[in-house]
Amino acid sequence: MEEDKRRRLEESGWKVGSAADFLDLTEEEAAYVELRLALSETLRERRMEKGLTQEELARRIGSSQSRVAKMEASDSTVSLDLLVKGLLATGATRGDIAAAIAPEGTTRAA
Amino acid sequence: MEEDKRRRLEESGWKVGSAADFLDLTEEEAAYVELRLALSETLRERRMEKGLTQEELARRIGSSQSRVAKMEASDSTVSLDLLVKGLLATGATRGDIAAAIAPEGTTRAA
DNA sequence: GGTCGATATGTCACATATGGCATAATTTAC
DNA sequence: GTAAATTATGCCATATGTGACATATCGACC
Repeated sequence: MEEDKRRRLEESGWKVGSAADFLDLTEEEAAYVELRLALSETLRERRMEKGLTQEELARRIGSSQSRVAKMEASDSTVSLDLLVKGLLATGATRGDIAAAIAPEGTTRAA
Repeated sequence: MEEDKRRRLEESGWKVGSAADFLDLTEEEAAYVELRLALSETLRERRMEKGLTQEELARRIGSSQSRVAKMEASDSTVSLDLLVKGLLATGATRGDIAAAIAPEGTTRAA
């Protein structure tokens, strides 16, 4: 489970710093990367729940299928801005986004 | 209070769309802008609580005083990525950021 | 096997965000 | 008052993110 997350990060271009060792991430860097990962996972979940294809979601945000694929893969060339816009396009509210960002078990329903 | 928010937005380069009328923002656009605004306000609060100058915070994130000023002003040329990095540099956790994003009264302490 | 819809990956020209700098405006301390 | 510190604003060269496209890979179905 944790091993799985590590592999996904490395495959997404996150050789943070020059040491490029996963364990050398500072707390800040780790939090930043995990936050992005949480958002991209939530994006995929929400898109699928809505029964949308990447192509359809792409059209909603004026982007392309390939970029949506990269969003969901947490590719390093994807901005937080685009991730958030993607989430909003699936109908997510600020509260939904906050819930996606917060570490597990730290929020409750409004 | 609401009027105040509107003015700050307009001064930050958020003439969204071409109609440029505040009331023409879609729900999504409004949520996006408000989310950014919430983060920039929280950034300023946290920086001041820590007794940091913009200059000092800038150094922590490898940026410049002028950019930090723009972050706190929610300038339209500032990315969410930079805002989040700034918050993390003040010691904010994912939970802190989530709390900043969520609309008032929808979270509780972990 | 093969077809088809969906997703993944690589590349590129162009748009936007970036740090840095100068300088103006504002606040704070004396 | 005014000097010093801090913050705001404008600008620019460059770095980074962007949509678009081609193409590869995957899965379901026959």
